[in-house]
Amino acid sequence: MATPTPAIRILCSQCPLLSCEGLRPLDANQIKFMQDFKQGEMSVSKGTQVLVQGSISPHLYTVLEGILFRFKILEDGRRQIVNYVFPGDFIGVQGAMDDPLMHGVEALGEATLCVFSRDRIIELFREQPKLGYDLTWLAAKEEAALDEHLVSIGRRTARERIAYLALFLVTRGVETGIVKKNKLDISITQTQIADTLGLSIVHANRTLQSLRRSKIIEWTLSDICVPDMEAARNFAHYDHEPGAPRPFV
Amino acid sequence: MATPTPAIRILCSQCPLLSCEGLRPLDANQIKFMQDFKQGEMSVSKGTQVLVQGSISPHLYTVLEGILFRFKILEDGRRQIVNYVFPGDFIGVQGAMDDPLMHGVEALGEATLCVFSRDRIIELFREQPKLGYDLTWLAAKEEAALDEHLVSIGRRTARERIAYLALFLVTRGVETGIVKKNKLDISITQTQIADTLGLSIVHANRTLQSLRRSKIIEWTLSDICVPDMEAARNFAHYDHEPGAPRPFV
DNA sequence: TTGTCGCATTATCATTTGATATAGGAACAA
DNA sequence: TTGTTCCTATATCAAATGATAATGCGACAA
Repeated sequence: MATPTPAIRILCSQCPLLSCEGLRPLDANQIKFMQDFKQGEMSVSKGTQVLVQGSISPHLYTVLEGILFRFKILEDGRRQIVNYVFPGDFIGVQGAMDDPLMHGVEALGEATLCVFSRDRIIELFREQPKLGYDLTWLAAKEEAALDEHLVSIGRRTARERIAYLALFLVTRGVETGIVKKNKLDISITQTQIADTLGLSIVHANRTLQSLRRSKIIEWTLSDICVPDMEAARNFAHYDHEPGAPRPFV
Repeated sequence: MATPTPAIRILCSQCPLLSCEGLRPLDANQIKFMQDFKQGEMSVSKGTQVLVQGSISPHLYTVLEGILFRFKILEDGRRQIVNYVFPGDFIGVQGAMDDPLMHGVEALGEATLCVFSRDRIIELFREQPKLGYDLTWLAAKEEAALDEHLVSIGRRTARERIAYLALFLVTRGVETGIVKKNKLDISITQTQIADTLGLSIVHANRTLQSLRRSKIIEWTLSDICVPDMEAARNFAHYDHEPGAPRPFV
């Protein structure tokens, strides 16, 4: 379970995201606003649930460090991982205010989050319209990612799906500057891969090995490596390259 | 292809959405702003593409009447329908400004849309923060819907998927007040159902008939009827009821 | 040391789903 | 009338994927 530690140790002016490759930094005025808006920080370890499906959360978060995933669970236990959450991403808006959360969020490794109060979100729109606009922009990007996931699960073969997911994750890693030499340090189990792509764990394993033998991707519990991005993109029919710097709040 | 007719015939104060069941009407001040913000209207017929994947659109739209769908196509022709668009929904934000659209939008029947200029969207955030907030709210709702679709395609059986989709559509219809007696008038082909749920058309047909025999749903080219919503929800493991009134702009 | 746990791996077999082909009906135009 | 086109419906066969079970292996704690 999550253990919030709403104490501010990191000043917004020192926010690690400001120097994060691929993110568009805030201006001085915005930083000042956010400093007041910020409630605290939360550090969590691998496997802890930052948001619990069905609960009501008074907080919103920006990821400062680490990678997490969003998921939904059916009553009978079936789980679908719905997307991955990278530094700079904003979580908690999905699903309207006051309603119980329709999904959970779990950390893939150590992670630290910036905590905001849900109640005050309207202030952000009133006092910093540009930041409000940026939030919508982020939401639009999330939609675009979910669209891509739908195409994968709905229309790609198992091999294409796994290649797609590797590419998607590595590309997001590039966008946040945490990828070196086409290799992304991220700890994902095969069960999680299966739950992301709508495959059984056994089939995910089979397929993973087949791709490994084909030298298209190398995926272990500790990292993902795509030796030839362009070849992989062709294989997966997925031509998505890192885009413009993402805003964050 | 779409034939824009940017001429204003409907005053915002007469907007059909203002009296639409399930939508939260704007206040006088907001209506005045939108009247100026509005560029025109567009009426399209069944099958016309309002937005074309790969093109760059200078417009954003609010659906005034009719139902449409968003979809993505791979180079080799595989298509995935990604979501359905109902009156009050806002389209065009998905995918950032200036970039080519990553999806298309096609009308399921006659439809009319309200046209806005993409360039001016920031004005809305500056001058009407509440409307900006509402846009983010709508985006969050879209995300929640996509999450649900992902669960269906990834983790539900074919029979559950079809029941889910019927429920999803009927529920959205209820929310916009266009459903009477658990019956929604909407024209969807079996090919479109298959492309929404990640099934082949043959299997979609098989499954549809199986559900028909089980008296769970009755789905024709002209309408969807779910005789017992509660029973269907149990069957599909999908317990989603109409929620709070949706905002629109 | 031993035992346990989480994760990857492999094999075998059952089931679901897809591919292809064919036919029928309704709408529509020449 | 005939000939389209679009959509639904069926059958038959092939391929992809899932279920179950068993094994191995490293990490870690008692």
